[in-house]
Amino acid sequence: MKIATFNINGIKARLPRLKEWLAETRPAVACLQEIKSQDEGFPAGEIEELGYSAIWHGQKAFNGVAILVDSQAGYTITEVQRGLGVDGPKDGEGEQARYLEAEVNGVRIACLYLPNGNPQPGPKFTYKLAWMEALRARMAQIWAEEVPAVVLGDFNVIPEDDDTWSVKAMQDDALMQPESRDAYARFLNDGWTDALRTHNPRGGVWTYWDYQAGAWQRDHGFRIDHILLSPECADRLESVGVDKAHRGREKASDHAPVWVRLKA
DNA sequence: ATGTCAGCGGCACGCTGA
Repeated sequence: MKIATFNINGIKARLPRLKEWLAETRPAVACLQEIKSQDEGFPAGEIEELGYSAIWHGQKAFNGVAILVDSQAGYTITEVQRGLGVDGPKDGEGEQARYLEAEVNGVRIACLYLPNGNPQPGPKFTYKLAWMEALRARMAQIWAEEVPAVVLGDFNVIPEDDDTWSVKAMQDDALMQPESRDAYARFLNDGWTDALRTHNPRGGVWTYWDYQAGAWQRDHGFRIDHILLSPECADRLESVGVDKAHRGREKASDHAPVWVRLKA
């Protein structure tokens, strides 16, 4: 069972690339972030034409998450929860569309787009840390259910120094502040397995390259898209990968897809 | 030192968020 995460940075702008990626790599489950689309603008029809069914949680202009399953291969999806109940950093704006959880053929899937948190310090960084705390609480509930579970998405956290091309360039960024890293480390301390880290213990694997400053051409990237596995899923981990070549295509997202394959 | 992109409102391009 292949399970993937892909921050697509706008589903309207990225639809040709998304369709290409689905057709070429056929993940059983594809978690998408930054669809940047309201619910009614989601291109469900075009995704169905590729043999995928989907659930989505959108909002206007920003954020937004979706989970796609390969219905052609017999996968079915049932929504479990949307949102973590954390209000956005501005007064009265309510909750942003960043979390969607579902059951897919006996595996719990939690798709997330964690707040970026810049600039820090400030209200956006405070919001990021509050969101991470709420996520940890939800992960503890899932853990207590003792179901096979995969928590994946754009965490907007660079976990270790060797997860970035330059510590110096990123040192003041919200993505690698000690508070962000400590909150991420707590997920691992709770028993979740960072799939990419397990297969690349010395780091040096990127999932994001900025559009600016020729970052892609210079391989100036870092690792912020993560796949966390419950113990049952960690035991079934067969392979992991980053579809790096897709970052180099025309009109690409600034993130590359990341995936795991679990034994049946 | 700088370098980009997507979506919005609304129809030109400045603003926001990343």
